[in-house]
Amino acid sequence: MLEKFKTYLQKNADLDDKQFEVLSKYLKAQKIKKHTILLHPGEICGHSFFVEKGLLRSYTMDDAGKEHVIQFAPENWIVSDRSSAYFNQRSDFYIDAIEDSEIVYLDKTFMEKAYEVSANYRGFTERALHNHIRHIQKRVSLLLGATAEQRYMDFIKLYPDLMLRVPQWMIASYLGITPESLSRVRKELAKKHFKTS
Amino acid sequence: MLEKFKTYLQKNADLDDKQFEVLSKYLKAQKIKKHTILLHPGEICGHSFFVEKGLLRSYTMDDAGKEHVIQFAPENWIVSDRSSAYFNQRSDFYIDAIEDSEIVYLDKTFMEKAYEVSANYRGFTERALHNHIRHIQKRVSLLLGATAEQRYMDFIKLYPDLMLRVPQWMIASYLGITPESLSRVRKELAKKHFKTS
DNA sequence: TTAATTTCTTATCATACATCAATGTTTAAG
DNA sequence: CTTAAACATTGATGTATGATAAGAAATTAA
Repeated sequence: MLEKFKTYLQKNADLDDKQFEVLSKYLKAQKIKKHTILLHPGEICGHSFFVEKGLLRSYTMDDAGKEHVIQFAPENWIVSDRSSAYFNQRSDFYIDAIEDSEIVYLDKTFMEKAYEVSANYRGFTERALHNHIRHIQKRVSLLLGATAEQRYMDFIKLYPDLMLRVPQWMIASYLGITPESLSRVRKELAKKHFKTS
Repeated sequence: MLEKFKTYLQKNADLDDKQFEVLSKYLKAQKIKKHTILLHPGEICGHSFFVEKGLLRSYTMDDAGKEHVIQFAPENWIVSDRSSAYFNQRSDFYIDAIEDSEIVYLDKTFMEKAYEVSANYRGFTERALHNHIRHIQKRVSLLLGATAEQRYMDFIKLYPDLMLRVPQWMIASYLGITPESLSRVRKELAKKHFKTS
């Protein structure tokens, strides 16, 4: 239940087997069913979730009751409400499972121990934060400047494998358009592709 | 030329006078004229810029030559292309001065020394990163779910003083709409306000 | 397997915002 | 002060995307 996470830490935080063994005491792994909600808005986000298997997503719900997908997290991704955890504030979003999944729960204790055990862990976190910023920043740029079609193509490039695993209305939500619009965009693209190839 | 930055570090990174004095050796402060460009796309961002006085902005230029404002940085703000600096990658954006300004240049050496001199500095950086994420995340949510009018009102709340200092077309660019649309939004709001007050 | 639910597509119509063009207004420069 | 440049407003029109509705297809549950 922890293999991928172990490999992940070895690669990215440069942990060795022994260090991981120590840390693994502070980890909890669990199988969860599709549709399980791991974080509700209003709660304080007490865990980061590493995806061993399956697929998570984070999303907000606006006043009109519409969902807005923030992020997808397939295998080997970590998802969490960083601000909520870090500042001890109520979270704005949901985290739930899109597929039956195997999840590793990382809590504050784990993080603290990780900092103790490995000098590299802090750098790993820092890198993750910077990556996260880069990623959201890109998204802002796309939302400001790109058409639905361009954003969709960018999505395909970023998450090629998710195309098949995620219902299209969720992808539409991630892109900031309606499912109907996405359907039209896809039709247009198919037409273009057919003509030019 | 460094007063505000000193106060800023004392408050946020918990530095004392002596520590600041040591660090100040690694700082460069400079007056720059309106329209000066401090960072060009393609360059690697070698400095963060602290605004002692005046106003900076960061923005991208899309393929169609349209500007998209990423961020405004008035007094006491720091602006930089974090990803570029951290990952040593070419920057995607411009940073320039909207007003004649006084800027403190923070380079890698300064950062390293700051980590040496103060145990709190790392925590300060971490906090800044988390704040940054929270801020961009909020922006994504607004771009996904809110109308131009809602985004404009949010902008006013976030940067009340900037309203008067920044040309409206730049605010429009920040909001992701055209200047014409912003003008109309403002007209609508004025009408509403007049009626209800 | 069949029924029920969810998801996807298509069509029509509505709307927010963009674009283009003209004019007024403020700011900066000579 | 005068002229030019930058900025803001307004109107007319266009377009991408939203809303609604209905039916097809696919997935899930019984």
